[in-house]
Amino acid sequence: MNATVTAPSSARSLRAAGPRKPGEDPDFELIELLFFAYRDFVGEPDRLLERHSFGRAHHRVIHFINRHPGLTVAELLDILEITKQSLARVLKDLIQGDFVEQKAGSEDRRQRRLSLTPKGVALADALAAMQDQRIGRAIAAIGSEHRPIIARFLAELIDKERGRSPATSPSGP
Amino acid sequence: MNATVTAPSSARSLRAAGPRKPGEDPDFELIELLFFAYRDFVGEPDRLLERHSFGRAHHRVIHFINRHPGLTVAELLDILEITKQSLARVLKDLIQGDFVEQKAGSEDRRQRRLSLTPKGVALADALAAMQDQRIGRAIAAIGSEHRPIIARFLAELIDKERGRSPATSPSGP
DNA sequence: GAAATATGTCAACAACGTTGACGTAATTTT
DNA sequence: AAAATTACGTCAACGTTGTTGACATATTTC
Repeated sequence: MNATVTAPSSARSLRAAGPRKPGEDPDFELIELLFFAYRDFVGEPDRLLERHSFGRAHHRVIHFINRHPGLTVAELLDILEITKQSLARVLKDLIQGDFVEQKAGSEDRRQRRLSLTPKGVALADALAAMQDQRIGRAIAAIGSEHRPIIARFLAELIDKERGRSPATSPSGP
Repeated sequence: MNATVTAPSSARSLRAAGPRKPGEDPDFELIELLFFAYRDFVGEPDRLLERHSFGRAHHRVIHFINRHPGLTVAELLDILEITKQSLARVLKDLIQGDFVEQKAGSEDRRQRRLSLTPKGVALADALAAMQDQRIGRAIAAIGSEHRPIIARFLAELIDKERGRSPATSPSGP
C-alpha cells in the first residue's frame, strides 16, 4: 500500500551519459522528479497561505511585488502571464488585507506602482524562507559547488523567445 | 516594455558558495527559476492537451497510467494526492474518449486495473516526448555528465516522509 | 481635440481542487 | 453465514484561479 512510486528509483532510469537517441525512452525520471519536486516546493507555502485565506496566486503576486517594489500592474501581468481579471481578484484581496499598497506613478499618473506593506513584507519573507530552506537543504545535499549547474539547468528549461521585443514581429499591424 | 524580468539575471543572486547564514537573502534566483521552469515545462504539453479538450489533470493521469499499467484507482490516488472526485472527473473523460480502459482485478475483483489504449499510449508518448526534449536540451546544455546532480537535487526537494508506511504511525488507531 | 495607453470592473464561464454523504459489489473477519 | 471492511462510483455543493469580451475612466501623447 505504501506508494514507493512517488520517488521513482532509478529502475530503467539509469542511462549512459551522451545525447539521447530517437529510439530511446523519454527521461521519465526527471519528468516525474520535476512534478513531485514542484508540488512539494509550492505545497508547503500553501499551508501558510491558507491561514490568511490566500492561495498560490496570492503567493506569486506578493512574491514579485516584494522582488520589484514599485512594479506597475502591466509589468506584473507580463511576468505572471495571466489576465487582468485574474490579477485583479487576488490583488484586491491583498490590498484589502493591507499586504499591498498602490500609489500613482510620479511620472505617469495612470500607473499604479505596487509595493508591500510591512505586513506584506512579513508574509513574503515567511513564504520565501520556507522555499529557501527547502532549496538550501537540497543544495547542501548535492554540494553547494553544484548550485550553478542547477541554476543553468532550470534556466535552460525556460522558453527563450517569450519576452519578444516589439521589433521581432515580422508582419507588422 | 520588454519583460527582462522573467529571466532573472544574477543581480544580487550572486552569492558565495558555502551554507547560507541566517542573515542572508533567500535564494530568490532558484525560487524564481523553479517557477518559470515549471511553468514552461507544463505549458507546452498544455497546448497539445487543449486539442483534445483535456487539461493538466488529464496529463498527470495518462502519464502515470502509462508508467504503471494495471494501476488501481487507489494507487493512482496515492500518487496524485488528489481526491476521488477530482480523479473521477478526468478519468471519466479519458475512458469515454477511449484513452484509458479499466478491467476488474484478477485477484481482487473490486479493483479496477487501469491501462492505456493504443490511442492513450500515443497521446502519452507525444506528451512525454515534449517534456523529454525540453529536458534533453537542458541536460545537453549543462553537459550530460551533470544529469545525476539534477536528479539528486530534485529528489532532495521532495518531502521524504510522505509515503508513510502503516507501521510508521506512532499512535496506532 | 483625438487617439492611444494604463487601469479598473462587470458578467460569465471552464478546469480542477475540496468535503461529505451515500450506494454497491467483493472480500475479510468474526 | 452474518457482519464488517474495503474498493470504487456517484451526487451535490463549493472555492480558487484561470479564461474572454465588453465597457468606463483617467491620463498621456500626437
